[in-house]
Amino acid sequence: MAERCVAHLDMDAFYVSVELRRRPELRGRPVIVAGTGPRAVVTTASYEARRFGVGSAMPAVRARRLCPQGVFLAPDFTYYRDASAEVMTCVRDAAEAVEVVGLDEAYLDLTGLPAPRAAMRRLALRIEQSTSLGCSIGIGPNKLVAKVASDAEKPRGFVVLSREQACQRFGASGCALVPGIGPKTAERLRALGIDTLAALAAAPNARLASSFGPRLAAELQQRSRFEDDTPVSEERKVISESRELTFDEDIRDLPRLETVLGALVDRLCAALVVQQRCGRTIGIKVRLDDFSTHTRARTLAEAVSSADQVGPVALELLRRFAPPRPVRLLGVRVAGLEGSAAADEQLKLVL
DNA sequence: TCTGGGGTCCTCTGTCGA
DNA sequence: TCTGTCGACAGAGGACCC
Repeated sequence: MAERCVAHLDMDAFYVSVELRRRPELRGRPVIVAGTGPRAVVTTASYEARRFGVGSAMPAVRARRLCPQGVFLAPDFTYYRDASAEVMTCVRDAAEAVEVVGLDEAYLDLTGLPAPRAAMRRLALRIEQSTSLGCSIGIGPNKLVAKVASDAEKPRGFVVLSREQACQRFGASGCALVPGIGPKTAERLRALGIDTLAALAAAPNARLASSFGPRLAAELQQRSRFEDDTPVSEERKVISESRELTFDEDIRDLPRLETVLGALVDRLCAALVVQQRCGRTIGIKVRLDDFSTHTRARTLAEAVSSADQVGPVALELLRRFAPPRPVRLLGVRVAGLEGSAAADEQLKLVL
């Protein structure tokens, strides 16, 4: 069997770059795509804005303080989806197996391709020529190496690494460098005296297992060694869909919350009906003013999709929960989604 | 500093029927 | 009839990702 070869393609500052296509006069300036409300966060910042310390997921208020001269744009996801479709058309032409992740990333299985590097160079050029958007590419023996490699020299990066080279190059990096190890897990590892990927790889498994459990411990060590055998899979089944809203100001009044919930249910169900999907589990999500998040759910005997069916269940869950403190976020979710094959095909075209 | 929106996956716990 | 066990499933919370 041929040795696996996987590429990860990551668009550079995607939302900002797409905005700059239609507003070229902003090129070279610190551009920040962020929501508009008082609790909005930064979606993407241009590399110029990043020099001021602005980064993704940062509160927009803070970004404004750090970079008062920044150009703030409200996100336009319809436009970004269209741009993503243009990019992914090029990507799908370049390999047989492509796994699209979000709007701006994809894995390509290049196993068996005679000249994978040249093929990826051509792909980057084609994307640039046909969409005016730049990307970074990582190539490796698995998705994990490819992913970290694509991130290593952004923007316009092109990094090819074996697993051993990845271990050597990133061994001194913090554990959170690899996907799957987030801030919480990294903090727990630091508490054990494990600061780097090399230290994690060398840590006695029993010691990790006592803290994280045997499964997670094994998983963490595999990641630290850049071992990954997950396939590049084209199929991404949607299993739930939700709508949620963070309020500009916390709401403590139950009737007002019920009104908002009704509107969220309407939005969610309208989407489900268009997709010809329905689900059995109805859930609500409530985030209180102390940022604690609570969920309540009920599974019905039959899958439903209309607001007439979802609404009363969601309302009852909210009334039963009876938020004990002011609410900052309210959401509704339908899970256990079922849909016709036709609906799946349709969705593939949309995404 | 004060934390969006839309998802997936994992773990733990409780319940229920065989 | 009662009790213990086991697996499946549901519910809740949390971590993580883009």
